[in-house]
Amino acid sequence: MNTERYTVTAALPYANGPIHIGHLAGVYVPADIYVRYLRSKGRDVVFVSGSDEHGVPITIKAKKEGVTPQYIVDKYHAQIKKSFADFGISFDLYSRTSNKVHHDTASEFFTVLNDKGVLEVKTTDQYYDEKAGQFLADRYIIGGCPNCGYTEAYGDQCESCGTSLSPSELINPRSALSGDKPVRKKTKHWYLPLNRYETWLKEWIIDGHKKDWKTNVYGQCKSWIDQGLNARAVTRDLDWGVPVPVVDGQGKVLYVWFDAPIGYISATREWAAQTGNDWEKYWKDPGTKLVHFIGKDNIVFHCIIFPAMLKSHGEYVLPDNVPANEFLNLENNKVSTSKNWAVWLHEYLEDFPGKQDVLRYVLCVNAPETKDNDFTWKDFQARNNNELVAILGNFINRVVVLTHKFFNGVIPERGALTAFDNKLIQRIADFPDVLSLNFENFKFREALNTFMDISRLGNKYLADTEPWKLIKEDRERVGTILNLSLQVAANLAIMGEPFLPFTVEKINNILGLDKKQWNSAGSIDLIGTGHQINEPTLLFEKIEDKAIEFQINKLNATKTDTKLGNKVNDEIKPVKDTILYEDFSKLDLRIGTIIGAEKVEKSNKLLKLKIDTGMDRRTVVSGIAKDYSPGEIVGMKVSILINLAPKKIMGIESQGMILMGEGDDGKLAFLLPDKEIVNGSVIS
RNA sequence: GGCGUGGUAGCUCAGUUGGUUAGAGCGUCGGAUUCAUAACCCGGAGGUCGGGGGUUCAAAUCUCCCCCACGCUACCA
Repeated sequence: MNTERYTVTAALPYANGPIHIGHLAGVYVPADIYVRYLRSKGRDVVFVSGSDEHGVPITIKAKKEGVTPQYIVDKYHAQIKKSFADFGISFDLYSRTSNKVHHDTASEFFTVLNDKGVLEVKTTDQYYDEKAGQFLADRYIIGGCPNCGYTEAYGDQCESCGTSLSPSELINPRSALSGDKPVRKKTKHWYLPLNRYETWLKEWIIDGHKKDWKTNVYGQCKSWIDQGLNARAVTRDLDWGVPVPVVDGQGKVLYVWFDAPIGYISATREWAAQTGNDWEKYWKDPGTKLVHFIGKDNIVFHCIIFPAMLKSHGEYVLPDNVPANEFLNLENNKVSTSKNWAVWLHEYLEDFPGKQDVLRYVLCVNAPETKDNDFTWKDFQARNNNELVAILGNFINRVVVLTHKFFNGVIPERGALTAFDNKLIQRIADFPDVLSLNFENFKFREALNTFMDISRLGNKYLADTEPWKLIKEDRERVGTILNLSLQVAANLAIMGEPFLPFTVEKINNILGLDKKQWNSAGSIDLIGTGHQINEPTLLFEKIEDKAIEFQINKLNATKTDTKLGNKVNDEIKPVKDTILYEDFSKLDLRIGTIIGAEKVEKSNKLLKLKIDTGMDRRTVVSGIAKDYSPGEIVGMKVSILINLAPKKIMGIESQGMILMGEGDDGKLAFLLPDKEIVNGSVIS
């Protein structure tokens, strides 16, 4: 018996929203298929995930909605957990990072690293809100953007111009909590010196995993390592998260990127405690294979940072493989939560009750394994009707119907085998190994296609042997044919389980079989002669055009809504504080004409514009190159802020700022006068 | 701009260390069939392998340049 041990993790979804098909296709369906296969093989496997419930975005969302962070995470944790259960994602435990076990585990982990002297401690000046009595996370500091002048820029990024900032760059910073001007105060933080692991990472990944890791994963890692790694802060000043377990750690928590992956360990501990297992076997025994299923956005954390943490801790195994997937698009557009451009799992089940396996099938067969892929409803319908219904469902149905028609649902005896039969038997016997190889190499799409070939083979066998004709002259031969066909059906129930667990259960019910393990696959003695099978029920039903049109309209409606501005609230920027007329009048806004434009060398966003302001001709650097080419804008009359302090950008002094409107898709548009007006005209 | 990944039939993808007429599924067209949810089965059409140079007796496969998509990174309204 194979006793290989596996610890399989699926990315921790961030608990600030529901789950959509992109998550399922990229992470949870492949992970589940893999794990179901391993279990069927009799391997010792634990499969965990959980909600990632810490971090600043949750605190911000809570603030916006006027509720506590706990309320937010409770709500989404429950919803996410239910979605996974509904789709048959067979976690041994789906946990959450707000659990005590996790707080303990993460604390211990930090303590070990700290005691070993792995972490570096640095004291820096940070902004502190005296009224609120706490340090301010970068996002909690608001102030003027030094680049574009936007007055509501966050301390980490200006949402107006997209610049990444550090809080110290903000002009007139104020606290998002109290509105007061924050003071600078010294604070101490712990850092993980990733730079010290560069040599080791090179050996471990670049030399050691060149062959067995997916090219996209390997390439991304190489890119990161080659660029050089920096120390990353492990702690931050915040009150939502795992408290830093040292004397001078008050008011500090572990940074979410540090505590989140430890959530895998916590979940395993929790599961082990509940089931009487030893969690350490699954994380510290060198014989255990650790496999992380994630999306491509998480590669750096799972291939570089977390392994560095595990390595520096010293007791843990390192990931054996990280089969990260790319992204799934929806009807040719990126999935976007804020634009509601998504198929949410809970909504899918309302519209297509009982069709979990259809979605699992489509997402697997079309999974973004090597590049971004597209999900379309039309394809969904075609896959269901032409593959699940026509090939798999049809095969099972015709075998069962024929058995009832000719043998009253009793498995007929298998007589003498022809060479043709033996060919079928041989081919069936070959499938398990081919599939195994696909699974072990994380080629789930190919595995699913191979699995469908079993049904194709069965259909062809029936077409070639024509039992419905033969029944009149050779009943015994028909018995043999159906017996073999039924064995093929039983094989489908074993080898299909990783992909289509709900369907397999139906097949087993129809055939009156118990669930069987992988080592029985390939056999033609899965159903005994004389066994009574049940009445056929349809495994899949056709999906009509109507249902597909409904989904497409639903999506298009969200697009229209978005265009009209009736979109999900958090995309609209909040109204800024009231100002006096004097404040406004400080701005000198004019009309000017673009008389020249050229691309700024070595930049892909910037155009160097020459503007005639009526009183002078000045140079303005503007980041509009993605939306406008130099040729199309010369001669346009635009709005310009002329008394903005000059600033050198890419070595060019920019003397002003062109006013642009920014759409929700990030596209920029000029503000243009609607009738002829001379250069230098005042805008007020 | 730098780095990474990808660009093969209408669609989704395979193509092992360069080697005979470049494959599969779906779609499409034609045929056959009726046990089956008009499904299954057989056959045909359809590709200058993103574009262009180079190496080679021989390149989708190696090399150089360019274009496009996605991601990371830099600069940035």
